[in-house]
Amino acid sequence: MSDVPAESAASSRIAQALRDDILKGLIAPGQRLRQEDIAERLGGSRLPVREALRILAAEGLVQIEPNKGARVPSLDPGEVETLYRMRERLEPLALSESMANLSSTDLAEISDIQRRIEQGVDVTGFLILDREFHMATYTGCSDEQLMLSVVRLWNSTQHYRRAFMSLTGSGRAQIVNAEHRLLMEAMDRRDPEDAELYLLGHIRRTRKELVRHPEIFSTGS
Amino acid sequence: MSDVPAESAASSRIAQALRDDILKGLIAPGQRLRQEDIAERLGGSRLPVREALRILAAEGLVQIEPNKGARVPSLDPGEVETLYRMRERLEPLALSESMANLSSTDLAEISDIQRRIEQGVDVTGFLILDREFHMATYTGCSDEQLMLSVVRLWNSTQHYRRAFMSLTGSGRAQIVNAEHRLLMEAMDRRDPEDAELYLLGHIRRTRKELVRHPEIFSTGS
DNA sequence: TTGGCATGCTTTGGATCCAAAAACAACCTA
DNA sequence: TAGGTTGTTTTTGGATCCAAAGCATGCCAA
Repeated sequence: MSDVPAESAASSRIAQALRDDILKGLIAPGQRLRQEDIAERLGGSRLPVREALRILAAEGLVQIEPNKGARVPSLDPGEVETLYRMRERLEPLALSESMANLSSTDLAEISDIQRRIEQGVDVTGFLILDREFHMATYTGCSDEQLMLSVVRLWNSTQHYRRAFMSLTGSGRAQIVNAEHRLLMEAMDRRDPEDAELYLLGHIRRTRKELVRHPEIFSTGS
Repeated sequence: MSDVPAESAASSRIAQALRDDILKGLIAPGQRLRQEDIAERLGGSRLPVREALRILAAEGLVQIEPNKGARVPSLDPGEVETLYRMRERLEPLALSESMANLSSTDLAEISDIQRRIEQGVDVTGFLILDREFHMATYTGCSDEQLMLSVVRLWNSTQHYRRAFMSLTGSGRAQIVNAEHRLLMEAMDRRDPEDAELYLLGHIRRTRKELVRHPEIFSTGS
């Protein structure tokens, strides 16, 4: 689900397991993570757990307070809005850096993901495929730091994206599909300028829809 | 020099010491960091050192390879250029988020820093004051993640900024001062749009100057 | 009855010890 | 003499143990 190559076995494995749990929504924002529980549940001692928590803290998935432990941060509407504004600025950059390096095979792969989205999926399936779609458009971007930032932003907002989708259902699917198709069309034309613009519009529209639903933020924890 | 609130004493203290050393240029890109050396030099066992290295890895100041240890990453020109493009997109956002919350006291503080820059300083002094200047313009931005990203970008490019300044001397000081003054003037007018534009131009011009000096990248390690 | 305080209980942070992986070097062989 | 291989050394990764900081409970006093 993420892209860290290969850390030191245990730390990496535990971090990956926790990351999946958090992104899948099994661990809700505000929930505390006790080191011993995790160590027991996933095997290993508390030491690799501590390192795993550091890794996740780096990705913004957990927050570590000294002598108080780690918890999944719960964001307020303003913070999520800022994260989306960051996405609006960074992801078009990642896209334009990526587009020069995308082969037609890559474009076909992206098109295939979109086809699967349009075949109709449930909320969880959409969240996974939508993420796959956008990440696929960035595969040509070779810059580590930029891609790390993008993944961080997706991770930090994942929970609220799910809450939003669960709330509104797939009624907005048509709009998303249209936006994705416009984006793909610009990419097929090898027009980075248009692609950036469509992507910016896509993210910005999503942000505005999100802030129109503040009830998303009260439900958690 | 940085802004982490208060971690668990040892880890935080060691991370801070290493961060300062790296940012001051005492540890060059490419240089390896042996855990035992650091533990001995800064006191404490290897465990907090490992956690400190994780913290710094999160900030992009070191790179950790499994079973091979940590080293200060040495960036190629393309990576630094991308980091600057990220700055061009993120920092204007941080500035506009910040400006609404800046008091006239804050503006006076910024003006004072600029005054000290114009009094003439050496390369190290300029690096410190320039950073202080820009960070002061962002103090009104309350968003954690955005500010963390901005600091990360400054940290990752610090070494190359120093190399560039050492190379060209302070010949460009006049241009920087003019840009800073334009920025301050827009901020005094409470015009976020103009301020963003001046900041964008400031960073973009610096990026273009940097890529015109590829010799910066061959000197290290 | 309620507010404050002290004690013990839980959880995190740090140190030492042990195992595994990688770098290094010397040796042997073709 | 050059290359590959094997053994040693160095360095990192993980487990267990001990200390310190928070937190909750319950008691005592007003």
